[in-house]
Amino acid sequence: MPKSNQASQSNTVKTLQVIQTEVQNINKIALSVDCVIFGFDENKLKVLLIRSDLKKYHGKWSLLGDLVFPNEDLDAAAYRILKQRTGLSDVYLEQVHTFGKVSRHPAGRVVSVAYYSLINVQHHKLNILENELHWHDVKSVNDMAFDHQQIFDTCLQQLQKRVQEHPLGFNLLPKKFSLRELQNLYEAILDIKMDRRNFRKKFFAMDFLTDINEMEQDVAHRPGRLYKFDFDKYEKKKKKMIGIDF
Amino acid sequence: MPKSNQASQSNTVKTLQVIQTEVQNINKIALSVDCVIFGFDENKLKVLLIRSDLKKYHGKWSLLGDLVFPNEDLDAAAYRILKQRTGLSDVYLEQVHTFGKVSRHPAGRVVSVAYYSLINVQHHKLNILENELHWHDVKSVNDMAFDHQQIFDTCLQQLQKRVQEHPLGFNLLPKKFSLRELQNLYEAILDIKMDRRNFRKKFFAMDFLTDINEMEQDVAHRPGRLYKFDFDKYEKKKKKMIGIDF
DNA sequence: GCAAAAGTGTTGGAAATACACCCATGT
DNA sequence: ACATGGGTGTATTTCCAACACTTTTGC
Repeated sequence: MPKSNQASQSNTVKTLQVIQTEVQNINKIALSVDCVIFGFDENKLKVLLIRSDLKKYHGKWSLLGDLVFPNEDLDAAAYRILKQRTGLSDVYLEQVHTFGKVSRHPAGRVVSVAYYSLINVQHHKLNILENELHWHDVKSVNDMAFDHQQIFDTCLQQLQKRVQEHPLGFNLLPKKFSLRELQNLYEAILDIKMDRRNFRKKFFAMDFLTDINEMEQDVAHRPGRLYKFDFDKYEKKKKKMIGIDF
Repeated sequence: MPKSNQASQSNTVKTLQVIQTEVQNINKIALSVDCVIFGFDENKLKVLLIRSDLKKYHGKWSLLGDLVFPNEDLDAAAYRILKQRTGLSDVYLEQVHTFGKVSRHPAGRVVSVAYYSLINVQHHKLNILENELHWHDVKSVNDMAFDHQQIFDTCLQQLQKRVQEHPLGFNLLPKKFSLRELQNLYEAILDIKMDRRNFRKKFFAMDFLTDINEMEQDVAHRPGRLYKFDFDKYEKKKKKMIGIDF
């Protein structure tokens, strides 16, 4: 109680100067950002990982992360990591949770803010093969370095929940897509099978898909129609809805 | 790209030693925890706030927060703040979001992890009146110090969402409560009116309320039955459910 | 006896689910 | 011709919303 009581007064009796001094003394904590980068390819949900070089975690896979610069916004750090690793700007990014156990990193006290992002794999096929970066089927990810398994699990669960409430999934698809691709995406993310007719009914009823009057090409079966998601229409409509679904 | 590229290699080519050095150099970021402490009293959802003493925010209200100690887990810091301010242990606590804009705190770079907690107001009436602590109706909270208004809004929204998916609300009530109190609670949190019969039907159908065969006392009308929430039963049942609701 | 809230069932509409057949294309 | 997935409609069930009267207690 003695030490903590003193510190607890930060909002009450301490002056700005005292706080400034305290900040300079106490900040023995480093801050990092870790990104769970999701992609969708071969009808599987994938995550982009890198090999850890630390001996302690030799050979294990790790998330993409970096320390936050002192003059850098948190979100900016996450965007920076994504830009570096994938070459992409304009990605969907969402903060999920902050992991702050004292002993989570062998290099000292590092608190890490976890983000997940959704990218369209088609758009960056080139920048990837360097380094030790690889796409992994999310179903086969296990035993990661640091506490990254826990971070990954948390982010995947968050994605599974959010994708049922908001139209995030389209960030993983090309601009034009067939309903089959869309359904495959949801099935991959949620790891379930869905009824095709009900799936179509549901999305058409939402009325956010625009039929662009094009067909799939080069498929070995009857080609499906292509659609795009109308984000503007969604933004206008969603304000009217109170509770549930999109 | 030059500086950031270098830093981005933390998981690839850097050794542990390099990282350790880097951590010691870069950690000019202080880490704090801010708690949005909710209570339920007089049929209103309340939040516990303190007056800011900084001149810049003179007279404005602020959340309860403190810097995180270098050897302290993040959650432990939040529990510490709660214990100090309310005298309570065993409170419901949930991390919500981390706020990391460079300029959010006048004392320097302070990144803050926001938590909300739910406490039973009955249990700590005594410890409160010291300091400049006060309970505020959430509906009248505005224009707070720092970026605390944004933090508060985010936490309240999170509570509104979570309370519809999980049985959190009971943490705000006494162990024994009437259905009317429970409904008042939900109406206060969600800021809506509900149909009394449908509300009862819903909760009885869930089958997590135990009728303890007691009645309300000292009420100026027909007394209602008292119930308690069966957390054990909930824990066992929830694993069987896949999707939605509790 | 009256004010105030407790307690209780039914009905109709909306949404979700389950389910089967024909069609268009490539090979 | 056949294999593959595209495209479509209906019946059933489940869930949610709306709604009114009688009962019990304190005053």
